Amino acid sequence: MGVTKTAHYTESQNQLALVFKALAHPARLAIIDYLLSVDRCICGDIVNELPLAQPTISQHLKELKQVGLIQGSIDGKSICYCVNPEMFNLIEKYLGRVNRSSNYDCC
Amino acid sequence: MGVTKTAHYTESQNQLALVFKALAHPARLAIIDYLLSVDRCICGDIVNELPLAQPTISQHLKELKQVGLIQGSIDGKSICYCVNPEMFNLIEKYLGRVNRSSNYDCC
DNA sequence: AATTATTATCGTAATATTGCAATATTAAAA
DNA sequence: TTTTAATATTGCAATATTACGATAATAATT
Repeated sequence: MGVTKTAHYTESQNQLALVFKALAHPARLAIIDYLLSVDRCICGDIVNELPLAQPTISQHLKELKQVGLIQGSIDGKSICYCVNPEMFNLIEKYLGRVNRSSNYDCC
Repeated sequence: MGVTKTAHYTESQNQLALVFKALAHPARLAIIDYLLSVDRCICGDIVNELPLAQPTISQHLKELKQVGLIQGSIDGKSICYCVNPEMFNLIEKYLGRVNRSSNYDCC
């Protein structure tokens, strides 16, 4: 199969899973790490930084952008990318919920 | 292809990506949500709760356990599962780093 | 020891992801 | 307007993931 039964889960579970999926690749984490270290940059900078071809970087950027983890704005010929802290805050909230509601010696 | 160039990224990026991958499925988020709501339970309870077959649940539990997001201990015939807050803390720390180092009006 | 209950593993079909070459698109520069 | 620079899209091959039926493994119960 390989098909997820999306209809059976809550909206929150489905959306959050998509965000985590975008984070579930070392290249995309490396892109985020790099973006944080330089605050903002253009696609070409990332292509020079990572051992991946330009179309591959472009595809990864698209996935990160689609779920709102980064944002890109047109700057002449190039596109300026940066992380979107709001989305990271959202995920942090979910994880925080775990730490508040779990008991440490479960079974 | 479909193969990730793991060797080109940092240990941290590779490991964190694996944890996020485990979180990147609504069924596994549903399992975590359920575990949090009942503190602890056995595999069969989750099978009754979610619209998935027993082998599928077992496989999802294995993936969550493999990256340390949950833990399971043998309890007679059954196995008691619960979330592992330490791993959630770890991810929270990574996300917190993002919020501390990013400037809000990037480009 | 045979049965039952609970969970794990195997095998497999359907689908999704990854990476890149080739090409298209877009906008500035010459 | 042709060229150049920067990024996006398409198409495809290799690999990974998802789900489940069948079956195995494990441990309590009879």
